[in-house]
Amino acid sequence: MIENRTAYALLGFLTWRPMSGYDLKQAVAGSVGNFWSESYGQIYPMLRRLAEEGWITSRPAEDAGRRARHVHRITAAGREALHEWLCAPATETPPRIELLLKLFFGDEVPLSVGRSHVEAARARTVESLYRYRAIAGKLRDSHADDPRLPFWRLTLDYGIGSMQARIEWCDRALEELRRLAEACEDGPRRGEAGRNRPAVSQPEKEGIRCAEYD
Amino acid sequence: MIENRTAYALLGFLTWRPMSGYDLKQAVAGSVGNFWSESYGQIYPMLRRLAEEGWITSRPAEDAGRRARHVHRITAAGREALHEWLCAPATETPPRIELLLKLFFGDEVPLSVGRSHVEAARARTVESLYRYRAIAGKLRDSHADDPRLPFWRLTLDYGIGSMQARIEWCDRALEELRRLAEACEDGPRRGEAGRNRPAVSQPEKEGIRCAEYD
DNA sequence: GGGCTATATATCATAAAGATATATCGTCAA
DNA sequence: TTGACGATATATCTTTATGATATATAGCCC
Repeated sequence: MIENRTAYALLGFLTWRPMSGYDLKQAVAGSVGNFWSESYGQIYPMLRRLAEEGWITSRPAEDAGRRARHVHRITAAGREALHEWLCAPATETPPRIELLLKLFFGDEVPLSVGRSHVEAARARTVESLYRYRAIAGKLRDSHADDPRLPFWRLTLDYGIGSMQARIEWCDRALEELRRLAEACEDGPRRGEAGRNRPAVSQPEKEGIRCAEYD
Repeated sequence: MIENRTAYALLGFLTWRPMSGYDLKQAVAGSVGNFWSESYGQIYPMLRRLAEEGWITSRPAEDAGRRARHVHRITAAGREALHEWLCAPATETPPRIELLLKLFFGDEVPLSVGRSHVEAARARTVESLYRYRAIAGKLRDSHADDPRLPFWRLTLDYGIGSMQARIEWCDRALEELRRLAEACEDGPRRGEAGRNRPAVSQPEKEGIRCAEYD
C-alpha cells in the first residue's frame, strides 16, 4: 500500500489511456488543475515506484522522432489499487489561505491594505468563475455521452459554488472595511495615512496574556 | 527578505505578546487553525532564523519551574518586515481537495462510493459550520472592544460562507448521484453491485487520445 | 540558420506536514 | 507515596509537495 496520493492521481489518469510523465502533467493541469496538482518532482520518481510495485508497465515508445518517450500503462493490479484507494474515505486537509492570514493581522497596517487584498481576490475569483462556466459549456458539447461527464460536472459545480460564495464574501468584506474606515473618520483613532497601532507597543511584562481567539 | 511565510505568521502572533515556540503553535492552532497551520518542524528552525535576522530577540524565561523556556519577542525591524509582507499582494495557491479527486474518478467505482464520500463531507462541513458560529458568539462576548475583532470576524465569516456553500453543493451532488443511480436501474448499463466499467478496458493502440477535459 | 515553442526526462532546493524522541513539572488516584 | 497521566517545551527526522532549473530533441517560421 502506497500512502502517497500522487500515486493514485497518476493511476487515475492512466485509466484514460497510456501516457508519458509529460502527458500526465498536462492531463492533471488540464482537468483537475483547479483542485489538484502534480509536479515533475513528484511524477517521475513516482512512476518508477509504480513500476516497481507492478501497478504500471513502462516502456519506451516505438514511435521514433521525439526524444526518448516512456509510455506508462496501468496494470490490473494497478487498477485494483486505485479502486481500493477510491473507496477509502477521503482525508480533509485545511488549506493555507494567505489572504486570510494577512487579513487576520489587518490591524497592523492601514485599512486600505486589506481592502486592496480583498479587491484583488474578488477580481481573481470572478475570473475563475467565468472560466469554470466556460469549461462547463465546452464539456457539455464535447463529452455529451461520456459516462464520466456527470462526475466531472460535480467537481466543476463545486468550483462554481465556491467561487460564487467567495465573491459574496468579498463584497461583504469590502462593505465592512468601508464601514470601519468611516468609523475612523468620525473618531480619529485610526487614519489611512499611518499605521493603526504604534510601531512598538509590546507589553513589558511577559506575564500578560491576552485571551485566545477561541 | 525571507520568502517563507511561516516567518510572517510567527511575527504576526508575536505582535500579540512575547511567546515560546510552544505558545506559538498553540496560538496558531487556536486562532487561524482553520485556514493556516504551522508545525514544530517549521517553527523552531524559523525562530532561530528570525533571531539571526534580528527580527526577534530570544532569551530563556526567568521564571524557573518549567523546562527551559525560550521567550521570543518581536523587534522594531521584525515589525517592519511584517508590515512589508502584510502589504504585499497575497499569493493564491489552489488547494488539493482529495474528495474532488476521488469524485473525479467516480466512474471507476460503484456510485455508492461517491455518495458515501459526499455524505461524510457534508457531516464534517456541518460540524465546522456550527463550530465557526460558536466561535463567532464567544468572540463577540470576550473581545467586544478589541480593535482586532473586525478582522477576526472577516476571516470567520469567510469560513462560515465557505461551509454554507459546501453544504449546498453536497446536497446538489447527492441529488445528482441519486439521479444517476435511478438512470442505472432503468437502463441496466450500470449496477451498484459491480464496477461501472470492466476491470481492464485499456485501448490497445496508444495513438488513441480522448479529448482533454478543457 | 537562428529563434521560438512544444515535447520530454530528471534533479535540486525549499517548504510543509506529521511523527517521534526527550525532558520537566503538576495533579490525581491507587 | 509513587506512578500514571497530561500539559509544557524543545528538537529532529522522514515523507510529501512545489517550483525552478538543467538538459535534450523536434518542428516550424522567418
